[in-house]
Amino acid sequence: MAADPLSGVFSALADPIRRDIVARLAAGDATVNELAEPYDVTLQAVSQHLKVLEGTGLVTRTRDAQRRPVHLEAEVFDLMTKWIERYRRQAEERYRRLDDLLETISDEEPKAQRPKRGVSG
Amino acid sequence: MAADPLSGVFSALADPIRRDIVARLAAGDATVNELAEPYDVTLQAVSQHLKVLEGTGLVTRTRDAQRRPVHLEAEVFDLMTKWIERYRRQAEERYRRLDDLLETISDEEPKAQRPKRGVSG
DNA sequence: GTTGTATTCAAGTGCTGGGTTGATTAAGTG
DNA sequence: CACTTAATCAACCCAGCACTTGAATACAAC
Repeated sequence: MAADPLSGVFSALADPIRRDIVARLAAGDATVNELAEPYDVTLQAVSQHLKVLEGTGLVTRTRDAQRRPVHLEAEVFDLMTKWIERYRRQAEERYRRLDDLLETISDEEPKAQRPKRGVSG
Repeated sequence: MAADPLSGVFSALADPIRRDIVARLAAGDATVNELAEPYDVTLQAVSQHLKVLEGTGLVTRTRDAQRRPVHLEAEVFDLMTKWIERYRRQAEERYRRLDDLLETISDEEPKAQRPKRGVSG
């Protein structure tokens, strides 16, 4: 349903109710009715939220008589954390190099001129 | 603008173009025109994407003559990673305890019972 | 000043997302 | 069997989003 998986997971967790559901499922499986209880939206709305979460793989559902317990699949988080960590690290690395550069410059006398456009070069 | 900060960041990164912009900014600051170049949407659309990113604190913008260089603020990622890690860990902890329990049951030698540390600590 | 470049503002459009109500399926309980 | 509980399906509404075009701002260069 969602274009790419990453967009799906991010957009699924952009909703406060869905985030809260995930948070509560981390403590243990629950039924739709149990999950819906705290919110002042209809049961159907929560059911739809769960469908979204299921579509991203964040939750799965089994069958227990007329109940459909919802289960959190925490591994999907990895998709996001990998993406985030990748660019966070890249950015921090860049700052570190910039710091080094500035430090070197302040230390050094203007002898040899070094290539000055570090960012894109 | 966004209800809570977390929703804002997640929803900002739910868009592929905005995610790509963030990825590219991790390599270094860039102007709006530079950022817009690869996509086949108008410059205005990209400008609007940047406004969204700025609203979440993910990027900041300075002024350089008529240019407005965009800069990535990677610290905001922490908001997300903290949230994710919290519940991931909680869920994994829960699985671990479940495994222990099942193992204990299958072992079933009621001699030395391992300290199976209760749910609430 | 006029021209050119970089960017935003403003107004409008189409589509999706979260919400609703009402009907329906499915399974246990009297 | 009829009745209740658990959950989904279906159709609709409305607000917001990504995007567009067209006009405006800001600054630099001629």
